[in-house]
Amino acid sequence: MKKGHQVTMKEIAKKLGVSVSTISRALKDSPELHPETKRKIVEMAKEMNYQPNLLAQSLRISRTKTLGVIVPEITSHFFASCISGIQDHANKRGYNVMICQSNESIDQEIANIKTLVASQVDALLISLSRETNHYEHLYELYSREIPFVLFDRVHEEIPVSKVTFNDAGGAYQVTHHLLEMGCRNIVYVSGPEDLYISKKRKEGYLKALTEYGIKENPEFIKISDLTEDGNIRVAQEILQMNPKPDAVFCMIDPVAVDVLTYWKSKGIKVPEEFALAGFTNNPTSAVVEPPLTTVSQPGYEMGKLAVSHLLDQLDGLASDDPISIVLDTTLVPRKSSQKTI
Amino acid sequence: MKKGHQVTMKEIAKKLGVSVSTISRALKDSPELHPETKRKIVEMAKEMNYQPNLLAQSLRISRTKTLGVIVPEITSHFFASCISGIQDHANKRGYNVMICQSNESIDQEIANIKTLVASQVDALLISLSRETNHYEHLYELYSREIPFVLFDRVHEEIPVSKVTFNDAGGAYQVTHHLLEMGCRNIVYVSGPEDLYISKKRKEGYLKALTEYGIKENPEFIKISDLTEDGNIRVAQEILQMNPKPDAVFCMIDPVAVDVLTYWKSKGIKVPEEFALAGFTNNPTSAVVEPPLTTVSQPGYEMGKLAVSHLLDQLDGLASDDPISIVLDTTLVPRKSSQKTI
DNA sequence: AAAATCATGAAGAAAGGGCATCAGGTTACT
DNA sequence: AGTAACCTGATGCCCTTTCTTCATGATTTT
Repeated sequence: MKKGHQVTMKEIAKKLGVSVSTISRALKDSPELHPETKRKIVEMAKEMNYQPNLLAQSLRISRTKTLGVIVPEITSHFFASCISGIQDHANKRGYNVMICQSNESIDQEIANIKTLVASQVDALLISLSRETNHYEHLYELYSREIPFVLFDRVHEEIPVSKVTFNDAGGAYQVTHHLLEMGCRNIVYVSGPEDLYISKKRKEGYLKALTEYGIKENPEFIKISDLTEDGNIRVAQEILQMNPKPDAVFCMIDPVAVDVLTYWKSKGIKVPEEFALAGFTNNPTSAVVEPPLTTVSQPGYEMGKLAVSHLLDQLDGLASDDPISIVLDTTLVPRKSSQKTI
Repeated sequence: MKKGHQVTMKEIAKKLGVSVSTISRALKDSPELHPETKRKIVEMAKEMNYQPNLLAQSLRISRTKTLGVIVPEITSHFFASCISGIQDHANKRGYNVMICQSNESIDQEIANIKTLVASQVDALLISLSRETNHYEHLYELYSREIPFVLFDRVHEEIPVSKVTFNDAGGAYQVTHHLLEMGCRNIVYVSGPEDLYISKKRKEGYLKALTEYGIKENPEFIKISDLTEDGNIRVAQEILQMNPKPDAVFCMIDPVAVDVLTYWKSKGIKVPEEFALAGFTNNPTSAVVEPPLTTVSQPGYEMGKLAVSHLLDQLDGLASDDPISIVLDTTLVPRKSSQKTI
């Protein structure tokens, strides 16, 4: 299958008996051209349905006006929202977006970076995969002076701008809420321990406990690999615990939903037996029965801020010094945590 | 913010004292080069961390190995799945993907096409916006011989390949299921009437009714604008109907979820008072209470097939004659339709 | 008043950006 | 001399931009 022919400046020039440079000038409305000539050219360009070849243009001015985005997975509602925010605001400022998903694999992540760089994107927005535990690929980007920002899943040490949620704060909000509901034996179900959000949310969880004079109990911190099987295993373990916990705070909503579903199948009542809470405010969480208490993270907003800051840096509207933008989360209390004692 | 320097063939050539063309040959492993020279060059390229400039390459061979994708919205789980399928299989075949969302606006859709074409994508995959009611932009693509395929939301007349679900078949499955459950007064909640899927699903709905000797009753076909307000309005209307329907089939899951949520708030029991069914099998539908009977449409599969066929055409592995791929749906019966009479 | 100079406006020529490739050109060997 | 084997130069892809050229009419000079 072949692509049809594209009109080039050369052709317009030939048709009008002028030089290519004149066409170029006319199309960028240069002042050093006779208005009449300009008019004629613009008209002809329109008539011939001329579309500038962005490729050639980019090669010439060595800017593609394209951004690369890497997310762990597109099908996650949260990341889809981020992408949406990035898209909209990039477009608004005349930039295109190439999106890749790492599928939570570090190798994919590295490969994605490579292709995006080869495609000459002007900058990158990256959210790290779950697997990412070394960061050479990021440092290479850094040393090659390719601008990028990290969002949500970040690596703290590297000196580039980052956009994150106040994860510790959000976890604190939830835990505090559970404590206010009268719960005192609160389990935290974490993801893999080296994940940025695992750590941060644990921090907030512990801080709230400390404020209530409860000291950390390692038994009450469960780790899931975040697969459905892993989540169910944790749900089972919790049932065996002694003393029996009265509340469970899951690092992300899907874990809470899996736990809830499993427990429901076993006839265990939420919130009567266990108060339950998640994090992220997925659409699903609003409609499960009982509706899930959670923390909302506006993904669209995050994408918007990340891309806006990046473009500000690119366009020289902001300093190149890395900054850290931290977005606040809001507690969304729902029935799953309404434990009446 | 400036981008760091990129190593070019010229520089390798200079360093090694050979010509640029030799570099080019070495890097594509041409046979007419001394193995030793080749080895040296490849080594040096690696050492200097040479990355070919895809832009220049594309300009030269006038193929970008990039596909453009336009979907109504990324945050919809179904379209996100399609994108995921497209991504994975495009990458597998050495293609990159640029994604745009039309936000259900025809103007955005047209603008998206324009930028993607200007970016010299090799081909497009498009799912039309809800607003799209004229098709000049598609015919223009067609006449400019830019390859593209339509998926899910298609325009039937245009002679390009299309990938769709058997929407009529799926609607037939649901309606048939509701009939088997003993329902006889089944409401169909449709989206805007000129939408492809509105029409197709209505077809299947009517076909099933006919088989049961029930004749079409326009009163039983409700139209929603698919906003939450619109959906709730329909939910209210249904409560006023006389005779009272015993089942409701919604064109897409979100409508069913809105109706369910509204009814629950009014103390109306599903499936006891009304059997309820949707279409698409969103993740949400599995976890609402009661779980929603629906029809599953594998989005990932759709994306995969669409892109595979397109690339087959592009690479000359498939004929350029347009074909229509129709994917089967499967009924997912859940509690919301278990009406015991 | 005629000639020389200059300023200005308008458009062309050409280079350059990185790569691929056709058509030649050097060697070294038979 | 003929022929491989190996390498190079030039050109083109499409666009931007700097440098030049060429008129034209205004200003100055003689």
